[in-house]
Amino acid sequence: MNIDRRSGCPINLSLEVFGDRWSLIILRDIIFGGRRHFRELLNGSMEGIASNILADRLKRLMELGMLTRADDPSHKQKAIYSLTEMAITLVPILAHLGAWGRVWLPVSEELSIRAELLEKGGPPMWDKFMNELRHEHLGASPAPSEPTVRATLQAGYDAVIARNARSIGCDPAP
Amino acid sequence: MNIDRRSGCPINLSLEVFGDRWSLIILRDIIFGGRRHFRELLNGSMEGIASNILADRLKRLMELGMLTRADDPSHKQKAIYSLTEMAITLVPILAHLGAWGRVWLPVSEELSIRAELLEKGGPPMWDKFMNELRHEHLGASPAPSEPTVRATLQAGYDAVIARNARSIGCDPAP
DNA sequence: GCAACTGATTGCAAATTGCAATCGGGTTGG
DNA sequence: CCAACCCGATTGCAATTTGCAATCAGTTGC
Repeated sequence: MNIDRRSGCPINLSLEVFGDRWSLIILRDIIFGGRRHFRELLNGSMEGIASNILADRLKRLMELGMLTRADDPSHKQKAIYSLTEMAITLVPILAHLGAWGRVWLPVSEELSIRAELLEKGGPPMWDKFMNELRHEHLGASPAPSEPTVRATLQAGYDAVIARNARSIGCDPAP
Repeated sequence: MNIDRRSGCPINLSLEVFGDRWSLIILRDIIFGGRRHFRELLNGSMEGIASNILADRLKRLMELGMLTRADDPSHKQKAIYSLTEMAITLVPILAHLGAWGRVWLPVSEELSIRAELLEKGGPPMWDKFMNELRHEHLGASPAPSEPTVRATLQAGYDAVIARNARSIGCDPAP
C-alpha cells in the first residue's frame, strides 16, 4: 500500500504514485467525469474496475494525499471524495497524456474529443479547469464563469455522439 | 504482453502503454541517461530492475513501437536500442511528470536537479532536446548545437554532487 | 417491514513480479 | 588454443498483486 521509495528521482516517485493501471483512471473519472461517490466510480467506469480494487485505490490515494473523504450529509452512508490540490495539478499531465495518446494510439473518436478540446484550449483552458476543480472540491476559489470547461468538454462529446447517431440513422429525436 | 484495449480513451490507452512500474523508468534512462545497451540499462538503473523484467519490457516496448533494436557493429552480441518518434514525444510528459513530482513528492536534490532545469527550460528546451534525440536515435535531424541539453542537465547534476561532496568534506580533489 | 442501495470486505484462482541461477554464444588476454 | 569474462537474455520459483464473484452491514424510500 505504501510507496516504495526505490529512488528519489521525481519521475520514479511519480510513477510510484500512479504507475498502475487504475489510479489515474479513477482520478480521470473524478476530474473529467465529475464523479464523487464510490458507486459512481464503480458503475461509471468505462474500463470496468472491480469494487475491491476501487476501494483499495481510493484508500491508497487518500493515504498519498491525492483525495479526501467526507460524509455526505444527504445520506449517512455515502462518502464524498474530493480532489486535493495535489491531484488538481495533474490536469496538465492528463492533458498531455491524452494528447499523446490521441496521436499514437488507436483512440476512439467519441472518447478522444475531450482530449482534443483540452489540447486545443492549451494552458489557459487547463488553468480555468483547475480553478473550477478548486471551487468544486476545495470550496475555495470563486465560482467559475459559465460555461465551465467540463460543460464545454461534455458538449463536444455529446455533439460527436449525436452526429454519429444521426449518420447511422439512430437519431433518438424523431 | 499485448495491450488490453479496455477502452478507446486516450488516457486509458496511454496508461496501458506505460502504466506500470518499469516501462517509463527504462525510457527515462534511455532518454536522459543516454543508455543504449541491455547491460547499461540493467546496471545503471537506480531502482534496480531485474534482468527478466528488463528483457520483458524491452520486448514489449518494441512491440508497441516505442523502441527499435539493432545489432551493434562493434560487438556481434550487443544490441543497440533506439527510441522511435513515438517515444521521443514523451519528453514533455516526462518533464511535466518530473515537475509535478518535484512539487509534491519527497524527491532527492541530486536526482531532481535535472527535472528542475528541464522545467525551467520549458517547451523550447524540450524541443531542442527532442531534436537531439532524433539526431541520436533516428539519425535524421541535423547535429545539435553545443551544448546539448543532456550535457546541460548532466552538468547541473554534477554541480550538485560536487557542492554536496565539498560541504561534507568529501571533495575528491585535494 | 422490506427491497433497493450505500461503501465497502472476503475468498479464491490466475496473472504478475522480483530474485537468483543459469544459458549459449562471443570476445579478450596470454 | 584456451580459460576467463562479457553479452543479451531465459528459466524456475516463491511471493505478491490482480480481477472476479459473492457477500456484508447499515441506510433509505416506500
